[in-house]
Amino acid sequence: MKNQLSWQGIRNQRRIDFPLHFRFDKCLHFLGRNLDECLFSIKNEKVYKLLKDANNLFLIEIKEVNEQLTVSCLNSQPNEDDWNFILKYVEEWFDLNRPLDSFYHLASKDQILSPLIHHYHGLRLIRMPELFEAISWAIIGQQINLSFAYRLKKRWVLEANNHLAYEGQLFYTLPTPQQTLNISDERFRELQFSRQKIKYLKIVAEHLQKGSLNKVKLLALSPDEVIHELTKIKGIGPWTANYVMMKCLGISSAFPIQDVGLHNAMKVQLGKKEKPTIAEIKELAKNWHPWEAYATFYLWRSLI
DNA sequence: CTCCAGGTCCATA
DNA sequence: TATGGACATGGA
Repeated sequence: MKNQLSWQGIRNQRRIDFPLHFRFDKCLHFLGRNLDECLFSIKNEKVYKLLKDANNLFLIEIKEVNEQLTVSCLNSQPNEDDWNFILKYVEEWFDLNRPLDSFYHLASKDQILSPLIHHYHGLRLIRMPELFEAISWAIIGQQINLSFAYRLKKRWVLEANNHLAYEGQLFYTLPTPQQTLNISDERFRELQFSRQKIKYLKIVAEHLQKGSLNKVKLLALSPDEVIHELTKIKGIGPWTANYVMMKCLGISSAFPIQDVGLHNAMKVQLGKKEKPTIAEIKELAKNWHPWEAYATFYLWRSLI
């Protein structure tokens, strides 16, 4: 019995070697920035997240051990296909497969970025591998303060109530498109979503449901084509399209240049009293290509 | 009280 | 093509 348990323990975890320029603690610090986050949790330097594929729920724990990420599944014994799914998710979430040498080289010569890469060296662009999560979070976050946005997201997640209980704690997955369509507009209003956000969320949910919008399709397109495809959808403008490209599709040249957080962070870095104009940002960022997304992310990090 | 939040759409000229 | 208002709520 004892042997079997330890064998299971080994079987239920996998390890991922740290890539060059990776600091798990820096990623954790970014992840831990908001207390109302409901799609993962952090405890004792370990991250917990409930993942769902077509058939299964996997509660995973991620921790750092000897320059490796140890990924454990706490609630079940994944088979090899399941592990491929889980590890792919983790690799995307922490953007592990992106060599950062050229970003750091470029940033070291940049007035705005060089102090940031010094402070946050090893921080990866924390992504949202699920397309619906990235788009819905962008829509929810449009034009409202972040703490209110987190509260809205949490109410929506709790409304769908896709949870797994483990050791007295509840872990949630994102509402599905179908569940989102099933929530009445009146109920969404009670949750304090604006009529616009309700409409936009449901339009996106419908596209995902029909299959006219999906991640695999977007990944096959050029960045310009992705923007074109996404902005055809009502509720998705240039900011949201670029946000999704950077946070979900892993396009490092995505640049949500309209972002107010970006503007504020640049103002601080420049020591100015006024936020830079779009034209000024374009000038300041002209050497950032193709790393605009990373530059933006490091600037966001500076606001925490 | 006022202003502004990790924007976008729509009406108007 | 460009600009202004509406949207919802809450924090500073």
